[in-house]
Amino acid sequence: MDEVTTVTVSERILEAATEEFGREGYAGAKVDAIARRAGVNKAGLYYHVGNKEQLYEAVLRRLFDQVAGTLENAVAGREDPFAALTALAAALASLFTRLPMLPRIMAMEMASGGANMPEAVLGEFRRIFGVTRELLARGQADGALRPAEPIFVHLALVGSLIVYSLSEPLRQRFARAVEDMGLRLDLPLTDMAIFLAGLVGRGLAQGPDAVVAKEVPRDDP
Amino acid sequence: MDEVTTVTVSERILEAATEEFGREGYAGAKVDAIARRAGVNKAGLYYHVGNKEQLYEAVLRRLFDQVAGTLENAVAGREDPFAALTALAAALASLFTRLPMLPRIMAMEMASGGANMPEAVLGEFRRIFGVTRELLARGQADGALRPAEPIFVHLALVGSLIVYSLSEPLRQRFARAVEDMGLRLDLPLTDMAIFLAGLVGRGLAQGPDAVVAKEVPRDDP
Amino acid sequence: MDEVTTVTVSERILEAATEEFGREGYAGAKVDAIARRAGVNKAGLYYHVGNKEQLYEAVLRRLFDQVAGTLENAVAGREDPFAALTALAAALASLFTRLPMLPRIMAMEMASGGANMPEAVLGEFRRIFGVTRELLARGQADGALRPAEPIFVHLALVGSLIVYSLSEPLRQRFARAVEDMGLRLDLPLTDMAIFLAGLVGRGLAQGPDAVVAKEVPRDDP
Amino acid sequence: MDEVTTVTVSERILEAATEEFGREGYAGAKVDAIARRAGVNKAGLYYHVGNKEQLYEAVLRRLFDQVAGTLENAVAGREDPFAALTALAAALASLFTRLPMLPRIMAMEMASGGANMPEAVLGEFRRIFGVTRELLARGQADGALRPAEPIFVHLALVGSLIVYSLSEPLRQRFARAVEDMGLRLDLPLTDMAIFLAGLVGRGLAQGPDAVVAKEVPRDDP
DNA sequence: AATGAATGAGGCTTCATTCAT
DNA sequence: CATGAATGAAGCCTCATTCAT
Repeated sequence: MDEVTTVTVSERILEAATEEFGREGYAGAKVDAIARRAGVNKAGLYYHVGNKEQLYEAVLRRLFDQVAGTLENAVAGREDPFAALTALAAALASLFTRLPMLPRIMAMEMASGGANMPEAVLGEFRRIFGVTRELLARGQADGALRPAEPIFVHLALVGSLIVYSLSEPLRQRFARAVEDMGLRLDLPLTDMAIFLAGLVGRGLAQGPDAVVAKEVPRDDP
Repeated sequence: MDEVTTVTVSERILEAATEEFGREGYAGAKVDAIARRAGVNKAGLYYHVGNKEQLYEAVLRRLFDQVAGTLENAVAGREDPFAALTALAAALASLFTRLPMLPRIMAMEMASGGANMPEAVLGEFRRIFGVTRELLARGQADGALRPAEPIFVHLALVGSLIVYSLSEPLRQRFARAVEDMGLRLDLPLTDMAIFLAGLVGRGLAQGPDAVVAKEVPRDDP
Repeated sequence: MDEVTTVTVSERILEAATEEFGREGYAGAKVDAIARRAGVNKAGLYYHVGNKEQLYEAVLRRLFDQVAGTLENAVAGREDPFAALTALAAALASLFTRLPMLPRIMAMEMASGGANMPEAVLGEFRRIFGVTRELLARGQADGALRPAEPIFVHLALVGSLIVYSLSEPLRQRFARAVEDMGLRLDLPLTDMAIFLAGLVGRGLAQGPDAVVAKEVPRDDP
Repeated sequence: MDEVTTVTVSERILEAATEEFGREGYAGAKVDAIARRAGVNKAGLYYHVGNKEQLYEAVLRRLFDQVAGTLENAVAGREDPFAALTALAAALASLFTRLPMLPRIMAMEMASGGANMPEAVLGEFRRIFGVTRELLARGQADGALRPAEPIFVHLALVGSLIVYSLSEPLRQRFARAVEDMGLRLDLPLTDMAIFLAGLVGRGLAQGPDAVVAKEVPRDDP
């Protein structure tokens, strides 16, 4: 019965830290607040997980481990690349909804150039990116999909969903500011996921080329 | 060489602040560092621009004003919606390249739920989003494009490009970690822009539906 | 010698703060100086008492609580209103001597219009003023005293003693500057208290009216 | 016509400084605020009156010069000591009403032990105190008044009126807090002056001693 | 004389981290 | 393991004063 409590302390701290780092960013997060949120004494926090940086690393590891597992699960066994794409997008949407701090932390981590990203997490990236890469490889082998850079496809999905998910508060404020324009800005994340899967699916499907611009226009210097 | 010095002090401060806020985030940015970077005494910074919050507001305003102007310019006069889409994506890529702090600040601003986003900047959003909205409306009126939620299209473009742009350092680190897999992770942002424009263009073009998944798969609970 | 150390840290801080606020006023007092005087690290001061404003509030509360208790004690059980008046004046004199910062803080607090006076201290005022009020009420019920506004009597005593007490350094300087006039300017506060009690006592005693001016002269506009 | 403006600048600055020093105290007063209030550039203020300390000295000199003149005027030609006392008290009340910053500055100056009081002002004190001293001397020579320490009488009047005048905001707050007790706390300063003149007059009038306490009670140690 | 723009010094407050118990 | 109490290092901001024009 003591093991439960012992395990729980570190778990509680990680949970609290995820919340605080997600809400305030690395620099803005306060160790005090994490300790309070976790119901732990500040010195106890150091005893259990070490300093702020180590704590952040642990948060990242835990988070990306969950992501990798979830995405691998989502596409597992789906032969049809279009179904797999949709499953992948939906799984991301579901993750971002269940773990609202995840997209925030991902965004901030990228904004900082991965300054605080520990080497250990790169392994999780390999698993995560692998899902998209294999999906595309299989589709191309099938002849169902045309060739495309996996990293483009991956980040188109992930980036769009991160930003759509994070922009919610701003979209709400913006909607109030432009009520006159009759816009729908509050559509659920899942709808965005379906839209994206459709976009990518149609965009990558083999078949006669749709009309696309041939030259890249130059913008003002 | 004196022309350089004629840049107004406030301009120099804003420039330095953009750099510092972009690099460190709002919480992590230090007023001291901004002052030093701008070659101004700390008190002088307050004399010219006010406190940290006002400084951040000014940075955002300046930035988003540039964005709105650039995007409006980019699509101006392009009748063909596909050409306009490509121009829009390319203009975004060009902006993110010329102003590397822009995507960072956008990402962090969204990650924080727009906590520091001043009301005044919402007006610039209207202009920015307006570009995509009108592009789509015109294309649909033409019969060239099928209906789609403008906010989805807009954030698919913007979100993908922000994240692709920001992920560069991480992609580099990741590439070194997975050299064995023979991946191209360092393709330029412009290529991503072209890819996205094509994806969206084909995805929204009128014509026989490509094969897409019909049901949304449920992921593990 | 260890007993001295057993004084609680908060006590030491309050003591030091009383000294510093009394000597320099609220605006002039420096948190650094208080911490140094209390032998505490500056951050420790915040840990124990909070910020400058809360510190000042605590000082006021502690001070006025002492005042109320002392004055209530001083008149307790004195039936004769004249004896009670004298006891009240003497108790005030004694307080101002024992706590030299008390009259200074009272004066500055009033000079600032009570800007920093917390609501919580008003309750102590009620007790303090109550002493004078009940003393007068009893005397009037006895027929020993003529009617008079309690607030006038109260502030005549308190105001005179505050100002006499505070003016000491100035009276000393002034005395040196006018040695030729043969003045006694250095009489002890207690004598002033006795004088005032006599003045008020004779002034309020029932009996044939002394000669007093009938009309209030008008001064130059 | 230029002289008028020149004179006025220094005058305006002194006026503004009196207001600011009275409202905020020496330490709390800001040179910026004085300059703004006077409609002068900050550097101009230094050009005209020197630094903060010199400015404060000038304010004190101007103020106490007015006080001395007014009080001398008020008692001039009044033979009857009781009438003179009343005139003195009324003149003080009038001064404190016309120059609300005067009692504030006096109180803060005394609270600081005259730390900022320039030697030059002591001469004004001699004139001011002289009014009370001569009034009493004449009354005692007449046989109308019994002997009394002039400094006691002087500070009883001045101290009571300063404190009554300054306590107004606190009395108002206090009155709201104790509405149930049916107290009059808002009586005008002039009434206090008349009350005090009567108190001192009856207290010092020759005649059979009223009943007063014989022994000074000791308060708790 | 007047003014916009510095600037050094210092004040208030917070925070990550450690220590003694 | 747990906790209250330090503590040094910074960070934000203000202010009196001066200088160049």
